[in-house]
Amino acid sequence: MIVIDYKDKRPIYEQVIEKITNLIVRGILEPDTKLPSVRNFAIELSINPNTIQRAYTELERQGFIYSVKGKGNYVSSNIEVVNLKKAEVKDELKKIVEKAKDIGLTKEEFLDDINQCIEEVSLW
Amino acid sequence: MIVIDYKDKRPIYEQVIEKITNLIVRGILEPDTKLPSVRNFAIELSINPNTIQRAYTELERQGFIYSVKGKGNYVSSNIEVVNLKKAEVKDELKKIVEKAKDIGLTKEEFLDDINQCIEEVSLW
Amino acid sequence: MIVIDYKDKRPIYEQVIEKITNLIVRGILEPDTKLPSVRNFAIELSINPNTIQRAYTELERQGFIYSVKGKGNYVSSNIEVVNLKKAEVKDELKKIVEKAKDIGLTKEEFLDDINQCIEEVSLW
Amino acid sequence: MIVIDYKDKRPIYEQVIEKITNLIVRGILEPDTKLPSVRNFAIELSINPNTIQRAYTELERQGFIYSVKGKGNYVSSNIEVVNLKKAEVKDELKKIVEKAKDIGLTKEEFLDDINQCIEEVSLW
DNA sequence: GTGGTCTAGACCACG
DNA sequence: GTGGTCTAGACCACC
Repeated sequence: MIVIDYKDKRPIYEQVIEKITNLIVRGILEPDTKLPSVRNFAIELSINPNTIQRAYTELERQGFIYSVKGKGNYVSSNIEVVNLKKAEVKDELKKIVEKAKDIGLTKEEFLDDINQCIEEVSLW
Repeated sequence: MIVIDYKDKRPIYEQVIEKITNLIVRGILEPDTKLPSVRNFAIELSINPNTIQRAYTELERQGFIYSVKGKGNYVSSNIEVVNLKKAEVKDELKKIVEKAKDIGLTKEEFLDDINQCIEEVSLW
Repeated sequence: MIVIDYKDKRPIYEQVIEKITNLIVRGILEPDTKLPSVRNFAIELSINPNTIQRAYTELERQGFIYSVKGKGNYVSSNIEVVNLKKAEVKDELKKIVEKAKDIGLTKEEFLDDINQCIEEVSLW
Repeated sequence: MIVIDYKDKRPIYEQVIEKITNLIVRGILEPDTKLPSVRNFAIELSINPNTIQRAYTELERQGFIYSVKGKGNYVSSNIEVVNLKKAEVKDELKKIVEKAKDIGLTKEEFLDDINQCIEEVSLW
């Protein structure tokens, strides 16, 4: 289902979160699909169950999945979640734009910063 | 020196903070300039001295001003403070760019969002 | 049957969902009533059929309607659905009450907030 | 500093979060105060360092504290944080009020639910 | 069986 | 020394 990159310097649980998020927002994992159980997924990826648990907990907190005790973890209906997240991004963006203005950055400097950030992000 | 906008829904002390920050980072208030005393400033703006005190306390915590007991509040030498703030903005920007990528926004959509935010910000 | 408010800043499909939900929980649309077909409803409201489809899909996921392939969409027998939703509301309410307590809000402040919210909600 | 109640059925890390949050919002822990180190605090409470770590991580996510690698965890300037949280509560409240209206709850039923929730919350 | 919590002990990067 | 991550193994509640 997913592959861990041990050359990646980020923590494993972050990689797991990112990859599952991707599968969900791209619609590859459809709403109400059951995710692998904490234990099985850990065995499959040869990592500790706690690491998967951590990833699942965070994904639930973000609203991408929901968990049912004694049953498993499931993909949320993502129409709302993705829209919510998009609104969130825009909201945060607005705040940062205001802050940038406040501390005296010019529009040009700000756009330079953004372009630099975009370049640093891999695979976009 | 500054004007309070009572139509603004934010608390007054936040407005005071924002406006003084602006004056400082734009260099209008030069380092070591004495700010109005809490009492006088409050009278001038027709607000409660506690509100000014709160703003000054926060500005000191953020490093924009420093206070000398028995004398008053003074503008910090702001070069390093501003650089710190710029780094902060860039850091937050990087996080948001990653988030935007993760939830499936395309570069174009993201840049659209940014342009929209910039347009919404008055006087930049 | 329903009217779209183009001054409303929310997406159209959300408005459609809200309004149909209302008609169902108020009993105006009785169980097993057939809803307008996606195509006709779209024409009636002068919007894109995809928008209606999206609303119907979400309403089905929430349990308010069910679809029969080749026939159409029908109102669910709603007693259990509504009870489920009521339990959901109470659950969320409990969480927010705890949060309010945790951040140091007094009972009085909290109840003030609630009354303010209720007043802001139109037509209740 | 704080005491764990083993009769409490909630997880330990939640108790720690709640108690520290309380100390912060009540102003007993002032901004920039250093919290006990993960290890020392764990020894003091006779629990596992991971449990403290979890509490600190969550408190940082919520904005109540900030951590500096290699140095320690510190209380955030809480003026903004608490105001932010209060706004959050009100925002969530508004959403839930709308939802309650949508599913056909009357004002009276809703207020009953709230009073019930408030009663269930201990020590408020 | 499942998720969720907790303990014990280890390693890393940072300062 | 500090926080942060990860592993191993255990126990509980729920279904």
